[in-house]
This record gives sequence, structure tokens and C-alpha cells, in this order.
Amino acid sequence: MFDPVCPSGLTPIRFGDKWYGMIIRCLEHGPRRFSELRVPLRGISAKVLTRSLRALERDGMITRTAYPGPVQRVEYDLTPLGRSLLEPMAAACAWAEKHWEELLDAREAAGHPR
Amino acid sequence: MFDPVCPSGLTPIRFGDKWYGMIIRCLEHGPRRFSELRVPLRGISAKVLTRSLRALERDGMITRTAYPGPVQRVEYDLTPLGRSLLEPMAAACAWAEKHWEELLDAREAAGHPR
DNA sequence: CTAACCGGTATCCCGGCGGTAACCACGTCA
DNA sequence: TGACGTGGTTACCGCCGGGATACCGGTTAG
Repeated sequence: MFDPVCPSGLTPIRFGDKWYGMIIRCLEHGPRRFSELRVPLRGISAKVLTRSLRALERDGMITRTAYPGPVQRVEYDLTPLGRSLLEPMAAACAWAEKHWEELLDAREAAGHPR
Repeated sequence: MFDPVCPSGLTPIRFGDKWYGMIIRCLEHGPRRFSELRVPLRGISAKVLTRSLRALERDGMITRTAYPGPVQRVEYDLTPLGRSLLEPMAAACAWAEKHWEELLDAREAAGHPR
């Protein structure tokens, strides 16, 4: 998921900052903990992940819940608003799937290394 | 069109660089000349517009046609690929129209100045 | 006691985006 | 002859996003 060559990271369509969209997709199937998010988002630093999560929280896209147990445990989950973003994101992904090769070919033809 | 307060410039959804998407929308209803593009895109500098246009051209989104008449005349037009981007952009705009207020409210509630 | 895990924060660095300003070639007009 | 419009290019500069690294407080496992 989200390997460096994945087209989803290369579409001209972006949601918020670099990770905003990917984080939302990671939360699509239920809440995730901080460290669970770092796995699929290969290479994200803790700082950047924290910042993106804070931004998403500020925008009402996700909730942050710290469980008071003895072990530190924080879960992030999508709000209805965040979930509603999945729809246009799906449209963007559909576009990318259909037209990604075209875009790549155009770049190659323009002399840009693939 | 595209005044600084327009939500379209503030959605978390972005297409390419800052202007990529707006340029495509400007070309939606037919070809436009360089200077015609600078009008709706208030405040864009020639440098940035040129760079964005080159990027769009490189990606096969638009064509650049210089007419050989006595006066210098260059027109930019959407390719089918560029036109196909209008679809997910419409989805993004629909989302923004529906949920923009929600996002704003969330930011305000988070103590962020509106 | 020590190490590791969790969920971060603090600091530094770098590259790229975006903006300003100056300049330029070409052609037209007065 | 000079000013002006068109469609740029170039140099410079500031800011911010993103990455790497180090550290930290609390808890638990060995």
C-alpha cells in the first residue's frame, strides 16, 4: 500500500498536504493508532504525521481519542465529514486509473524521463 | 472569478500546483490567449503562469499554438486528456460546495481564526 | 537495571514554490 | 523615433513543506 511508485501519490490531484489524502484512506476501514498509520505510510516521519493528523483534526476530518489505560493508546478515526471526502477521492482515483498512462506517455514524449 | 476569498482556492483538494486546476477551468469554454488567462487568474505573475502552462503542456493537458500572423498570438486549449480532468474536478467542487461550511466551522471551533 | 515500545516534540537542513522586478524580441502606432 | 502591447525569460529572495535526527516521559518486558 502506498509504495513510492503507486500512482495515487503521483496524480495531479492532491488533497491537502502530501499525506492528507493517504491518511484518510488509511482510516477508511476503521480507527487506527499512531504507529499503525506509520506502517502503510512508508517513510513518513513522526513529525510530519503528527502535523498532518493535527491539520485533519483541526479541519474536522478525523477525531483523536486517547484511551486512559495504563499503556499509552491513541486512536484516530474518520468523522462523517472526513468520510465524505472519500467520494471525490474515489473520483480522482478513477481518473488516475483511466488516464495515468496517458499522462505518463505525454511526459515521456515531452522528453521528460519516465 | 477566482477572487482571493473564493473557496475553490481553499479546498483541501488541489490539482497539480496552485494554478493547474484554475487554468484548466479557464480553458473549459474554449481556447484562451496568454494575456486572457492573466485576467481571471488575478495576481498570477507571468513567470508562474508560463511555468504552469509548460507543466500542463508537458503533461498533455493543454496544447500551445502560436499563430504566425503579424501580431504575436498564442493560444492555449484543452486536450481531451485535460478535458477529462474536469470530471473529477466537478466532483471536488461539489464536495466543497456541500461541506465547505462544515470545514470552516470545524476550524473556527478549533480556535483557528476564520 | 536495562531495553524497548508508544506517541509524540525540538531542531536543523534543504529544495521547491511562489512572488517581484528587470529585461527582451518582435511588431504596431503615432 | 519612441512608446506600447504581446509573450515571454532571467535573477533574486523569502517562506514553507518535508525529511532526518535526536530526544523525552511513561510503561512494560526481560
